[in-house]
Amino acid sequence: MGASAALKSRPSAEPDGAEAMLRVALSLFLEQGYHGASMRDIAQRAGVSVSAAYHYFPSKADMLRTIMVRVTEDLIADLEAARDGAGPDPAARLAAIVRAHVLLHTRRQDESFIGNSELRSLSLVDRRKVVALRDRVGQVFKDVVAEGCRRRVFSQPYAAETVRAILTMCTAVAGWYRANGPDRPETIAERYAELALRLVGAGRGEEGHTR
Amino acid sequence: MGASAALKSRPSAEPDGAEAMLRVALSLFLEQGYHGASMRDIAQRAGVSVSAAYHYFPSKADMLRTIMVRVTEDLIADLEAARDGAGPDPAARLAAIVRAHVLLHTRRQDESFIGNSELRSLSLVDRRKVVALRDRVGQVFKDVVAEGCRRRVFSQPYAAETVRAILTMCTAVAGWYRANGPDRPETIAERYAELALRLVGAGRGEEGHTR
DNA sequence: GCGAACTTAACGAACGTTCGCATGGGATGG
DNA sequence: CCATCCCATGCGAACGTTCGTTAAGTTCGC
Repeated sequence: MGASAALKSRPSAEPDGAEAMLRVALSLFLEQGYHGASMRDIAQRAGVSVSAAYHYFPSKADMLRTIMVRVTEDLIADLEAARDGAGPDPAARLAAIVRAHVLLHTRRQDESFIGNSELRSLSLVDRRKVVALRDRVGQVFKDVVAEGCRRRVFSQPYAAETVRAILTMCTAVAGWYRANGPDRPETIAERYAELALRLVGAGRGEEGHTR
Repeated sequence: MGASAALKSRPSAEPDGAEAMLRVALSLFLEQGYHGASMRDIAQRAGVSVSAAYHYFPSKADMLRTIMVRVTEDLIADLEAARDGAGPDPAARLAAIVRAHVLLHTRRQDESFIGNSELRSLSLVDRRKVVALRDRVGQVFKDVVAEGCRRRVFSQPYAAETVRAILTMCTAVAGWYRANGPDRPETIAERYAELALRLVGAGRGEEGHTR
């Protein structure tokens, strides 16, 4: 706070009150659901009064929308970067986006879980926006798998079901991953990449596990 | 129950008051979440007064518990029947329980979805009970996959991750299945059985698709 | 007239949100 | 240099509404 006195005109990325409130709101939405968590709970756990919370966010709904939009936009950015950084090979691309998806869903597990489970708590207009973002996530996977099928490096007859299976399998990671569990995020990401390749019928031979 | 002549106290055609209320509660929990749905909503959509609802269930929490316990117990019964009816071959057993799992998650989609998403809304004691039931579901899959690995008809190194992937992939069906979509439940079940076999590394040759 | 089904009306608590006010450091003007 | 205003920050109290639940009474087939 003291050091950044000159920067107060631009409230960009700093661990300020709003960010702290978002973190608290996130953990409460996670524990009790959006409707189950009250503004009084959030304010109390953040160590401020109820009305102080309304200085940072105009409403409770705005907190949820902020959380969901942000994590979904970051997911899209991660996926596109992973895909473009993996070269043109569809198998490498699929492995890369699965890794990126799993990594984000472990490293930012709580946001990801809320992003997947509280769609119904959004207002109609917010829901449309988040659904559109989620569609873009699915499209990245669809395109990669479709390209692999076209080039015949993937062999499976039901592309739509398979994409859905991969996507839901990767998404569910946010539901069961535990940071103090036996596996590191990178390990899980690597294994899920292999599982995804099995699902699309690629890599029947041994995949070189560069690690 | 068939001789329901004694129950025609009201001409409104309802098979059973409690069962109808459960159905309404289920659909509202689905749309708005447990905390988002009020007893007034439920009673109104069921066509009774608020207090009449309390003649059938002692509390709102009791409705949720009833829904979740019932569908999970039925799932366990379906899984065990499918497993035992499939003979001793681990691949046939895995395919059978995946089919059964997917079928129940499409045919009783709403209950299944609530059973997977509203655990956090249960009281502590109810949650423990449902978690125990869900553990039994997972155990059925674990046992079948472990047996397949022991007999070397499944080839994959990460049994725990793979079981979790299969389970979450099958569970997520309740989230996206649409009854008026292009695929019938049986079709989806068959494809998911094949996907599961791919995940465990079984059936490298062509599976006979008896259909 | 008994009990199950169902009603109206209300209880106290908790909800999201708003109001009026206090504080205190940084910019502004004389 | 000091008085001034600004405004982000923060508070306690209250707004009107809705919450889950209950009490007391009514209807009606048996």
